[in-house]
Amino acid sequence: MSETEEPNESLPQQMRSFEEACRDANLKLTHQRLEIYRELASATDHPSAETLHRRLQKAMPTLSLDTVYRTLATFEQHHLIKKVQTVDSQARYEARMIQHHHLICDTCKEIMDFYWTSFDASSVPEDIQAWGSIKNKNVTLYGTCRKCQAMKKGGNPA
Amino acid sequence: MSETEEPNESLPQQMRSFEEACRDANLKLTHQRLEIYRELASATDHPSAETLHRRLQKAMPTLSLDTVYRTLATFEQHHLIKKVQTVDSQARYEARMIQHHHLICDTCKEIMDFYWTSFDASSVPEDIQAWGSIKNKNVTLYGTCRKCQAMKKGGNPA
DNA sequence: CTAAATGCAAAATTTTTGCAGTCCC
DNA sequence: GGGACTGCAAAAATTTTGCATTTAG
Repeated sequence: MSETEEPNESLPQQMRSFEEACRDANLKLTHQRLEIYRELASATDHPSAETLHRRLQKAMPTLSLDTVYRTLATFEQHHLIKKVQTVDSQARYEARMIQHHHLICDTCKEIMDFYWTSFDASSVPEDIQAWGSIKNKNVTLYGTCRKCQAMKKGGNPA
Repeated sequence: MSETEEPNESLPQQMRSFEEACRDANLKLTHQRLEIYRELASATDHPSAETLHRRLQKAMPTLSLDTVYRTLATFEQHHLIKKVQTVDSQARYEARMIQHHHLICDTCKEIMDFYWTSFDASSVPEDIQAWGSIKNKNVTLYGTCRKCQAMKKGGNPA
């Protein structure tokens, strides 16, 4: 396996793990929670609370935005999802809990996941040990994706 | 020089570069801009607009919060400062424009800068080239700083 | 002098909270 | 049935904007 290959878990599998984790944490399995989690786990674009709400409203017209906010906060407290670090005004989320890194396009702002096992296995500079104990190491790469590069060069200036 | 040693630029030096950059960008050198920049450049804690405003108000009682917001946005557009990626609700800023990385304490939430020249010199996995062109690579390390470790163990539970 | 920048107040955006009713276990 | 959860509405927190006045160049 290449060091950037994606370790896969199917959505049904992930839903089962989620339900189990909720039971362990004494979180009730409501329709809203299941659908919010399913929507987030299916998304690849690290959506905000508002984006999730907009997507879910088609199927669940009575779902309220504050429930989405409250639910995401609950999930995050129980380490079922993560808030993604961004410079955006709206907070963005991901359900992928395995070690991975982010690739951000400076033009379309899309956030992509990627894997880098040799970095994960490497150790940080010695001096850092003096600061404290490190639990996690994450890389963010910034650049311009192929699509946006093409757009700029010849193409279709929006 | 160790690979995590800090390259230094004195504050007066940094102020001169800033003033020159403002002139080049046709930004007027107002008292507010100079003081906001000086405060941010002196800070090591990646302050938010509100924090900067609070600190500056002692010396400049009439400085308004919206001027701080507007000024930081202007500086950022001209690449004189950077917004720091966080999961906080308030946006945070730094005046340090040279390549560096961040160390975040999961307890006190402090953000520290550090340097890692061997990482900076290394190349990213080949597969990434297919995504587009990379302009910047940043590492964020999460963990618990010595101070907070000590607090938890025996010490002085706040 | 003039365009740009500031301060004030008001609005917009994003997120949180109190409470009454509903639903999972 | 009872405590947890949701939806509604209102509030809090953060950031942006319009406009009259001031200021740097």
